[in-house]
Amino acid sequence: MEPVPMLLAMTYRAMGDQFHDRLRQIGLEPLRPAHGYVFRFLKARRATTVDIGQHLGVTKQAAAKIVNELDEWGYVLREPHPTDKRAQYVTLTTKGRDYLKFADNLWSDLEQEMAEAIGEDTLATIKTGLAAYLQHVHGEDQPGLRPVW
Amino acid sequence: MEPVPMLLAMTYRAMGDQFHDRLRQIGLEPLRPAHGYVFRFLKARRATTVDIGQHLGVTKQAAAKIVNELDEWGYVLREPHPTDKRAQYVTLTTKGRDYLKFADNLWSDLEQEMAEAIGEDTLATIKTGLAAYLQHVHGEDQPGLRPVW
DNA sequence: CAAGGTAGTCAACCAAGTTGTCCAACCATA
DNA sequence: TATGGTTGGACAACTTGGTTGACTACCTTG
Repeated sequence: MEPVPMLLAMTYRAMGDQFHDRLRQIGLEPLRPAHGYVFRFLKARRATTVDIGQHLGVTKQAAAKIVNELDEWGYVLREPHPTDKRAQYVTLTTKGRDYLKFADNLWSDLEQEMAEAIGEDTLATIKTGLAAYLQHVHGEDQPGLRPVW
Repeated sequence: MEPVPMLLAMTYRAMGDQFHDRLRQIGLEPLRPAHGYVFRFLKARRATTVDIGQHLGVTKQAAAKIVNELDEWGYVLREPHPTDKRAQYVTLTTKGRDYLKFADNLWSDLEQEMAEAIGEDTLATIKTGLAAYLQHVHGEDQPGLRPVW
């Protein structure tokens, strides 16, 4: 049996490819994974570019590029930080929230198909197992999302 | 709970970081993941640069770069293909096999620690579950290893 | 044996990061 | 409250690790 990281990488790739293909089939412009992760991150909290960079596991400059793109494309906008005049909160526009909602549906479709393929309980074990491992290794501050290739 | 791909990406990153850190601690030069995957691939079969590219999920030119590096560093060598004068088999040197053996030990240490953290049966379920999903989606020809970021 | 496909290489290019530098604003503290 | 260290954001130069395209030599098949 292959080592765990290879299984993780291949599964990640396989799911991502499927997601991407279906987005294109539908005609929605397929952003990169990082963009989607930013949406999901912003949905749950107010965040600055620095926060986003940390969450993705890249430098703040790299995060700034992504935020700029999302801004140009109309998915996010920047608003002044209430107390810190240097900082800006990045927030989702309606377009951004709509995209996220659509992507969420697509993801849960894919996850449902995965459940049918390998069993609902197996999928549940995978999710809780991985989450527990992450908790064990990193505690509260989760690792960056970006896979090191 | 986070969607599956995020869990996969974070766990991949977390394990890879640990692996990398320990390699450095020991003083062994830490190659990139792709190099290790090439070793593992070559251990099981004779392969050309094109085969390797396909396995990694990159173009043959990108694979050629990696093979060149491994050649320069003494981990692999090229030998003529017995029947096809264009092609070359890439094969592991002793240095390459030694590195792989060492890495394998380190990986099984990490996997053992994972088993202790989340339970041996949970880990086993994760491995067989992911493998089953890959089988279900791709059949025999597995997807490339490279995570699309 | 002609026509199309394939392995490997060279070269130009590109995307997505990085490091380094800077400024304005923040914050702790003595 | 002055001050020295830190932080958010931006700009620029550079590096990395890929891509596409073109070409040759060789293979394969009708």
